[in-house]
Order: sequence, then C-alpha cells, then structure tokens
Amino acid sequence: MGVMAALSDPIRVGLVRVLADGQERGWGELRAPVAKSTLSHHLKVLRDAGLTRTRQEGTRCFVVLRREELQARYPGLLPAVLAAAEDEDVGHQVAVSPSLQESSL
Amino acid sequence: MGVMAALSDPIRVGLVRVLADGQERGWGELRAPVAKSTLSHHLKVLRDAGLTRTRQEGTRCFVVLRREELQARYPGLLPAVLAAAEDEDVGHQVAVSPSLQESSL
DNA sequence: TAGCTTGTTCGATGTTTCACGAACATCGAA
DNA sequence: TTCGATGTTCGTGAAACATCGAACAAGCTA
Repeated sequence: MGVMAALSDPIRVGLVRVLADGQERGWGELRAPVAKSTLSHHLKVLRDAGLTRTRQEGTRCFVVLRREELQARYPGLLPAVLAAAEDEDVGHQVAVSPSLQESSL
Repeated sequence: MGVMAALSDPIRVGLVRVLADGQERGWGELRAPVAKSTLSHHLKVLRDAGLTRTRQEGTRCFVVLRREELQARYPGLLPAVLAAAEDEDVGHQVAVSPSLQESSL
C-alpha cells in the first residue's frame, strides 16, 4: 500500500496526527475506537508505508513518526495532510492518554 | 470521498499528474487503460473531491486542475503528491495524446 | 429526422480493505 | 515454571471500491 493509500483512512490519519509532534508513543497510550487487532493492523500499514518506525522493548512497543525521512522524500506532505485532516475534521477519534506505566517513568 | 482517498488510486494520481501543468484538457485527450465508464467514474471522484473542475461545451467536456484553490486550502499537498507519485512510480499509465479535433485548433 | 459522437448512469462482478474475536507468541514478574 | 500483559496472526464477514459492458441522454451534423 502506498503512502497516499495509507493516509486515506481516518484512524490512520488520527494516529499520524497524534504522532505529529515527533514524540515517541507507546502502544498503550494510543486511544482509538477499534479492537486491538485492528489497531495493530493500522500500525502495520503505517509502518509498511514508511510513515512510522516501531521499536520493541521487552513486550512493549513504541511508535514514532519518521518526520525527517518524510520531509526529505515528500517535502510538505505531512503538513498538508494534517491541514487537510483538520479541514475535513478527520482523525479526531484518535487520542493519546498516558498509560499507568508511562506516567511513572 | 476525501481528498486523500481520491488521491490513493493510481489512475487518479495519473490524471492529476497529467493535469498538473494547469492546462485544460479534453476528455478525448486522456489516455488511461480503463473503459470509458471507469474513466468517467474516476473523473467524477476527482471532481467531487474538489480537485478538478469540469466544463461542458456541446457534447464535449474539458477538465482542469483547481491548482489555486488547492494551494489555498492544502498548501503544499499537490507538489508532495506528485513527488510521491514519481518516487513510487505511480500514475505513469495515464497520458495525454492530442485528439484529432484538438490538434486542429 | 436519422445518425454519430460524447459522456453518464446502471447493474453485475471481483478485489481490496476494515473490522472483530480467538488463538498464538513473547517477555517480564511472581 | 506459571501467570499476566502486550502485540501479532489467522479466519471470517461486511462494506467499500474498481471495473466492465450495456443502455441511456444530450448535442452536433448530414
């Protein structure tokens, strides 16, 4: 699946939106109105499209948006997509909320 | 269908690529490896997504990319999409070739 | 009017994608 | 080693999408 196709799903745009600040996030922080298997699927699509990178640490995973690589390869794409998402009110169903483990680090 | 979804199909990206110079093109100039009903469908999707404008003149139609509106609403999106298309080698199946009527204008 | 051209609409079909729950794999902790 | 937490994979069903050919509508032209 190409970059554009990856960015054409509301949940995935929401994930990108949440990751847009460049902060690494834990799986557990991601709040999306889908089953965990579905979330796993979407994160795999984003990964395969080269939009994110995943780091494993023990049993837990962390995602980060590959901002620099994206800016290098598709200059301006990310801001444009985020602006379009705002404009079309897409992606607001996804949020971050600190998991218990995270907050005690 | 949103802007991103509209841009996630290879044929449609090809059409945008071909229209990218801002030149108005006739239906008949558009060469894509699909049936005319399918081409009509894709052009409708682009139109509905606000990417193109269609003008009718007698029985014939002309399309043009809405470059300024796009730049205003989603700054940088179009160049980024075109760059991504180049990079992923998407959209090259669509071309323009002058129709007989066009060439005699 | 009859016929040709151009593009749209319709109905059917096959593919892809999204979504879920269940089963599985892996790692750390008890 | 047993348990609990965390993601992934699998099987399945539903919805969306791409595609085609045929039928249709509208407008020139003979």
